[in-house]
Amino acid sequence: MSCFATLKGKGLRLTQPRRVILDFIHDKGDHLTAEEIINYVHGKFPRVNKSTIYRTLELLEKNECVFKSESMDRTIYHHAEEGHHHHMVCSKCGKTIDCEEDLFAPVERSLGEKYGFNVDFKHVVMSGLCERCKNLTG
Amino acid sequence: MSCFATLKGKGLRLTQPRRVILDFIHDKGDHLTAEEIINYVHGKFPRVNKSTIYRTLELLEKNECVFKSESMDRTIYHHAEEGHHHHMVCSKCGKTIDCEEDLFAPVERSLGEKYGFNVDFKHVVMSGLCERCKNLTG
DNA sequence: ATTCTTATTGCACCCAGTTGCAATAATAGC
DNA sequence: GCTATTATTGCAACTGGGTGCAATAAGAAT
Ligand SMILES: [Mn+2]
Ligand SMILES: [Mn+2]
Ligand SMILES: [Zn+2]
Ligand SMILES: [Zn+2]
Repeated sequence: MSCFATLKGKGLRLTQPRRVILDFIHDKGDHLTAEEIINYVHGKFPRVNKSTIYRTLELLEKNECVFKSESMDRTIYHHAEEGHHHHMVCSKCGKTIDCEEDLFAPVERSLGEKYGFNVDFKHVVMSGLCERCKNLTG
Repeated sequence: MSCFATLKGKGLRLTQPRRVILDFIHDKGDHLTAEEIINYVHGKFPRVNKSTIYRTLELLEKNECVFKSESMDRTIYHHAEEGHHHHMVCSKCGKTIDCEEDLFAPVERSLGEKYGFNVDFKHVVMSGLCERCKNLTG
């Protein structure tokens, strides 16, 4: 993981909260919510303030060490090693499925052509029904 | 506007806050933020609590009298008469452009085919650069 | 190891939006 | 028009997330 080096290289300090949070997101190698991150950090270092955690996540995102995906009802954090992709979250069972980055290319193209509008879809979180839940519900 | 009749028909009461809010959204015939709605209502009836306003908006949405479009950084309310559509908001100048409902049909189709996932895109708010701002920025 | 500089943190407070509950007001029946 | 019923409201307290500022600690220099 080159994140520590990235931060150092920009003159940013390697503080305890930053180490803990970055290690956690890296080792988990999966989707994490802010709540899960806060609980984990507080489990180890109860005195770390939530504002520090949010500021750290923001800084890690700005420096592309983690990616942040937000929708109306959930925000997901990822280690950058896992690359760019979108998410489908099942509104019944909560299951999350990743999908490829260029999914929205046709939409981007048609908005550009029709309206001259330049949208970049990054880390989109979509909600809907997964195959299992769709069949169960009828 | 049949909204009052819709509510009555479901045994819901036509209270003063509901009348005021619904009239405002209907007459404006445009995008409104929660903040604008709260300010308007408070201008006329300062004693109406914000929780009442949010509960009213939720109720109007549930009964399909108004549509709600939410993205990470803004929530827009619409009278239902204006129909279903999506929005592009320019992140530089703030301009909002409406676009047709079936824009995401290709995405819906490919997610269904590849993953069996059933996403319904409704009232999506996308941010990006409008034509003018794109050209100015270079 | 101590000192210095200043990036980072904790704290206290703010904000939009939500919730439980007791007070109030809309409506149905008289 | 009055009364009773109960849907709706105001209030107060809470939530997740964010901010300004004084206190602290990381790291550079000695
Ligand atoms: Mn993912
Ligand atoms: Mn619109
Ligand atoms: Zn499911
Ligand atoms: Zn613009």
